[in-house]
Amino acid sequence: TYVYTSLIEGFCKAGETDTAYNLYLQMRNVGLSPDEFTFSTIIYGLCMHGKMDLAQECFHNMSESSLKPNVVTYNSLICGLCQTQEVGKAVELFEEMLREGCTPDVVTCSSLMAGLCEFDNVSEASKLLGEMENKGCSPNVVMYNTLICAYCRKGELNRACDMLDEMAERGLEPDEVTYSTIIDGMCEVGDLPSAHSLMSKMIDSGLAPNVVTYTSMIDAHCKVGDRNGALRLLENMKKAGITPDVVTYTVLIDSFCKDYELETAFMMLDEIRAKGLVPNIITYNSLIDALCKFGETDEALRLFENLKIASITPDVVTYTTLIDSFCKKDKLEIAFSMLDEMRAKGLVPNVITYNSLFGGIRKRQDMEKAQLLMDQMQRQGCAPD
RNA sequence: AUAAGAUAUAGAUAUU
Repeated sequence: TYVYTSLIEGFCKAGETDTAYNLYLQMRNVGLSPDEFTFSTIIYGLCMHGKMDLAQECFHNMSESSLKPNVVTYNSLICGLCQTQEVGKAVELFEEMLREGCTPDVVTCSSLMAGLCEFDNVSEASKLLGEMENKGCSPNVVMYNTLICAYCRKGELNRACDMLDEMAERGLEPDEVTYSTIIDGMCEVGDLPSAHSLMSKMIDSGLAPNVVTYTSMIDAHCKVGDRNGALRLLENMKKAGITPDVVTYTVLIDSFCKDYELETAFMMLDEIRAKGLVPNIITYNSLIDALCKFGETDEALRLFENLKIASITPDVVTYTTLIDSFCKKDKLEIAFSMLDEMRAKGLVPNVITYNSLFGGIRKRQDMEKAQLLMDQMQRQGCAPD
């Protein structure tokens, strides 16, 4: 059972959930019974790859067996439901868990809170944090971080800072995630002085800024046009012994892209590779967008084709970038063929994709096509903005 | 199955 469980976990983490699921079925045929670890592992793995129906089936299998789901099993499924926008079902499961007499822990609670926040229901998340005490679980730093992040995303920095005070009253120490989150919030509203002073405070309190902290700061400096400030921070971070990662480099690449310093951007791409890091789809999207906007559509398409060779899967943003570019160049036929292509790959166009297409159609005054797109949006439940 | 088999929070890209 232990060996099977480990294998299942390995395949899940490698994205081969089909193999993992087959192993799960196979072990029962071999006469081995999955234990609570096995169930949690397979359920979580399936959830993380969007196979919610299979995950729920496993959960039912478990209920039918002599095993009762434990906290981790519930947490795995709750977390999965939250990440696939099914927060309502997650809340139901949470209630079921209480009925079954299973005591929620900090992980249950922070998972649910993260899901609620993602769904823009921050007040409910905050309520949950208040209620946890009575349910036998006192709030920890992760729960506060989740809430602080939600306030930061809404631009309600005062509320975020209030939470910091509340933590202090409870005797909870902010950690590097807490600080990085608020620093990023300050960066996001363009308040770099506050971000800098909070970073100093962080250091004074004995915490070292990490790669995320620095990357937020670098991004903020880039976005206000302070390239030198950004590069200074990069140097500081290296001096502090922190290694920039793909995100750090991608931030810089995007900054060069936005300034149409494509040569420098591509030099940084080489630098990423030279450091043994692997550029990801966001790195490439940035470059593809810059090439498109710079009028180098052929180069952009070449890079797009190269993604397949690098075994990187284009995402909605990649296609939308290209579609938008073709729409702006009045090459609607190509734009629509890319739309077909992305759909054929199982990618679902979003509002931004449709907005781009509408922009292209507008020039041609093709009401019929516009109506057709509207219908398609409606059918897939995509609300116009 | 050992501090050691499973679960939660922060940073980058596309439309206007």
